[in-house]
Amino acid sequence: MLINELSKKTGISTHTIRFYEKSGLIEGKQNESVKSNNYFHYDEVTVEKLEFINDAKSVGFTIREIAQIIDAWYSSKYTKEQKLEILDGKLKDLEQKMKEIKEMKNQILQFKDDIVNDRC
Amino acid sequence: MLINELSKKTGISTHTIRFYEKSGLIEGKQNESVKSNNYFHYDEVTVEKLEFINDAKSVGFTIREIAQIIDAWYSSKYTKEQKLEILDGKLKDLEQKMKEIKEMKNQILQFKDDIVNDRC
DNA sequence: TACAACATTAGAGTATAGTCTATAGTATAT
DNA sequence: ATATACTATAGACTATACTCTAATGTTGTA
Repeated sequence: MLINELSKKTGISTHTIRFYEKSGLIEGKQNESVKSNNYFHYDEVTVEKLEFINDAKSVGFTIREIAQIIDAWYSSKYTKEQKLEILDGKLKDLEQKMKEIKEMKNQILQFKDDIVNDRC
Repeated sequence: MLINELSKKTGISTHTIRFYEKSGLIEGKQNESVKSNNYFHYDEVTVEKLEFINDAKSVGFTIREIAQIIDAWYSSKYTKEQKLEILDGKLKDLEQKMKEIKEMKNQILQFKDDIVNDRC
């Protein structure tokens, strides 16, 4: 599919898709046999990747971190061991984020309690 | 205490402290009786606030959101009901973040599983 | 009194992650 | 043939959250 279809499928603007492509998160390919244009074609894997990017962004991963995860999963630039190591690192980051969120929840619950009991 | 001591106590640079002050997150006060300088003085509540800001940043709250929480807790610009409403909103945001992190964890565990079982 | 170490403000510069504009070429329905 | 809808590239612009520089004034110790 071309970029417009990809955009409609994922809800991500063509501008942002191109930005992600420049950032190395996704990769379209040009059809060598067609010489009249240099349009990029995208596959279902790219749709998956873009959906993953959205999810990963909302948990606070940066573009660079997301690129690393995508590479650990979709590319062959790492050995099996390296891939597992990268993903374990990200799992640890998520555990840490989870811990911090729980602490923040308790902090805000404490704030609420103080307000209810007129301690502020 | 003056800004340098505040900086040392919190580990936040004086630049960043001033940036937070301009952003309305904290507020020092100038000593009216001293006319020779316009140095700002900070109290222990400001130390608390800065520590809270660091925690709140790491769970992904923006400066604007953090300002809102701090106002709900330390300022008198809201009624009791409004304060509780703001904090409940933030608790809901945290629940959502928590859910997204759990999903991302499962996604990455799935990636790991696929790598271990040579499905990629 | 000199000077190091602090304080203030204004504003410039940086990194991240988009978002938009301009220009120019391509595809397709009428 | 031509209008419109699409495509590519380069680069400018924006928002957020800092981070640093410059200019200038103040405080405290040798």
